[in-house]
Amino acid sequence: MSTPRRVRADARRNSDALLEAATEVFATAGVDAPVRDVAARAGVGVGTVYRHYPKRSDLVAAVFRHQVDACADAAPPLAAAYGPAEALDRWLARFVDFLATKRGLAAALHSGDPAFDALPAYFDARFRPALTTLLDAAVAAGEVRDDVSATDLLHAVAHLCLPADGVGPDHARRMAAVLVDGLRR
Amino acid sequence: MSTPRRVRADARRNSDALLEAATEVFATAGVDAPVRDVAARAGVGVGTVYRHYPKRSDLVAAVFRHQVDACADAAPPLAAAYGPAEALDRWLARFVDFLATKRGLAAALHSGDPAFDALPAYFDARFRPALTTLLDAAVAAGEVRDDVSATDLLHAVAHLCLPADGVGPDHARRMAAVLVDGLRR
DNA sequence: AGTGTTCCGGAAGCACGTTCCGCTTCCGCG
DNA sequence: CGCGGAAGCGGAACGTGCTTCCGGAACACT
Repeated sequence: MSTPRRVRADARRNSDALLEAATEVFATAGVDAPVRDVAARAGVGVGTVYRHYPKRSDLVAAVFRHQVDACADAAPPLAAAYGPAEALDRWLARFVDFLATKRGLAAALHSGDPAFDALPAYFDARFRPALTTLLDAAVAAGEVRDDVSATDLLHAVAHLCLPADGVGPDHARRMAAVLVDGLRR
Repeated sequence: MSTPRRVRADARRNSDALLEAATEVFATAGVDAPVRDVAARAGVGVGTVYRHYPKRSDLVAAVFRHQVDACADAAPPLAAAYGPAEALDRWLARFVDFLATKRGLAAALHSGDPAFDALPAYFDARFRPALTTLLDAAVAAGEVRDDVSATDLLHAVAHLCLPADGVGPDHARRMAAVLVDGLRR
């Protein structure tokens, strides 16, 4: 029942290379980029992609989770390096940048593919604690108002970043900045 | 430069049959239904589909425009048959039903396909005049408040109908009804 | 009816996701 | 160090869907 054998070194190396390659390819060519392109970029065959990620959507989901992690993990260092209000400010800016690269992904989330079913919960599980910590600290320091929850704030910013007709990505940044100003007391 | 020849009767018949078949197939199987299914339903070969609609997305766009027309054209009869407030009421209910069938289409609109580029403008060009007429009449009759524009109302209702996690289509209907109640003075 | 044009059907071509299996590489052991 | 077998790899092959192509049928005009 226990692990009878270690994971082979080349397998782990390829898995990591695939995640990195997929991140780059999806960023340049969109989430609809062919699996073969990802395989080529990672320097492996398509069979290897499917060994590690049985479905194309599993690969997309893995990239998404990886980016969620990177964004959520950015919170503690910011909290350590800056005052409560500025840390909150900087993290939200980071969060907006994260959202900015997710235009095509929102559509994928509602595509009904089971691989994406767990993502909204993962999103919440990683971001809510991260933001709650920053927000509580800022509230405790008396630097921001205390009647806005982390959930409220996440949803509000996410909605602000929804693509609307004829507005560029910097519109989202500006509106989010206005929102954050509104938090200050 | 003038029309050298009439359009062939079978060509027009096929074109119409395709639009109708596509409407039905997309309604049953979603906008991602195969082109072959549409061709089969219309009783023609796939070549004929591509003669009339060079790209798959052109067919989708044509169905969309056709439905926009049907909804917008419903306004004048309602205005003639009912009092200003009730006509407005009934037309907005019709509009909500129109939106309810567009879940998959919102994603397609943001897919970057050039065939969809003109659709938002068409949406506005058809719906704004239709709603403006109804709204102006109701305002003139003193039956609804005068500080909400047709554009505001269209956008508000459209946003209410956006799919949110775990809410059904009747949620949209209820929220829209609440909104309309708020219009009454 | 004759004739030149338009239109039709569906097979063929292509792109992409996914599967399959023979070959290679790595790990643990003697 | 060398060996055996399991784990992993590559990429040809398959299924499905969109799009193109062209020989022949259908149509409009005379």
